[in-house]
Amino acid sequence: MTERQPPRPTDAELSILRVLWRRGPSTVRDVQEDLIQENPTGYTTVLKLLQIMTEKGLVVRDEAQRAHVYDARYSEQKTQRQLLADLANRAFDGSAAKLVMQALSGRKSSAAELTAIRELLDRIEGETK
Amino acid sequence: MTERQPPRPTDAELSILRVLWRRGPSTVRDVQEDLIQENPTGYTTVLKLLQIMTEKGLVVRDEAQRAHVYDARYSEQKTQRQLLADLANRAFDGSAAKLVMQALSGRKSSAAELTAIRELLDRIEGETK
DNA sequence: GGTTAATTACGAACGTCTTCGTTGACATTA
DNA sequence: TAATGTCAACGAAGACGTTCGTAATTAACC
Repeated sequence: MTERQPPRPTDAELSILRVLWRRGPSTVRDVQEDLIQENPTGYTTVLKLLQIMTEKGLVVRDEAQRAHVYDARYSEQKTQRQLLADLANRAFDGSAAKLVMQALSGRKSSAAELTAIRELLDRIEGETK
Repeated sequence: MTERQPPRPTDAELSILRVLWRRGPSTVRDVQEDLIQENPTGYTTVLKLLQIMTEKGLVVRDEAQRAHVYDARYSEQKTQRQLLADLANRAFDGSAAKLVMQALSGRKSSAAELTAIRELLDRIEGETK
């Protein structure tokens, strides 16, 4: 039996993960005070969410201190890729390329960003060759 | 007051929308029989979902015949872009470029697909100039 | 030690999502 | 016309998501 893959984080869970990715290991209060900026959220709400996320395996908890310290279990990159793969499957026939093209034509990106994307393409094609 | 934008379709709703985009206007039975291939779903389940989707404004209903005919209210492209914009906001700091780069490095695409993306980049930069 | 403050744990409330059974309306046909 | 089949409507059940009040626990401080 290998590790079962983590479930897709919900909206509220994702906003907590964003805080953890930015701050690193944090207590409930840390997260709540950070989160309150954009979205007023009560202390116990954040606590409950972090408890659920621990059960789901989305975060890990260090109980060494009285104030438990939580941290994201999966990196931001890994989670982003999983969300993209998931969306590709649900709405783009499983094709990452279709998804990319739609994303590019949908929103305008800056010239610098387009250049960065082009360089990334170069790197990918370089590897494949 | 302008039209309020439609809500993000749920998973089950999206799978129905995919059928409508492929088939065009369809009755409940049409959708259900198509859907049953990948995912066994009862008739009343599909009906209920389509009724909810009508309330939400995700589909439109033609009641001229006894068997009502449903159709997607928004094109596949438009919905895809909205889903991407939504995901960009929730997980990519609102940056479509970041999303694209992650999608490209996350999954390998074929050479043909990469070429198509490159051409799309050319077209975008051509317009912006 | 007793009081106060911070923290975790528990569970309830409320909404949404998904599924489906049942009912009543309508049509088809025997 | 009676029996049969198809359909929309309704409601309910169970799972999940989100929020928060309250209780229990622990630490800190006088």
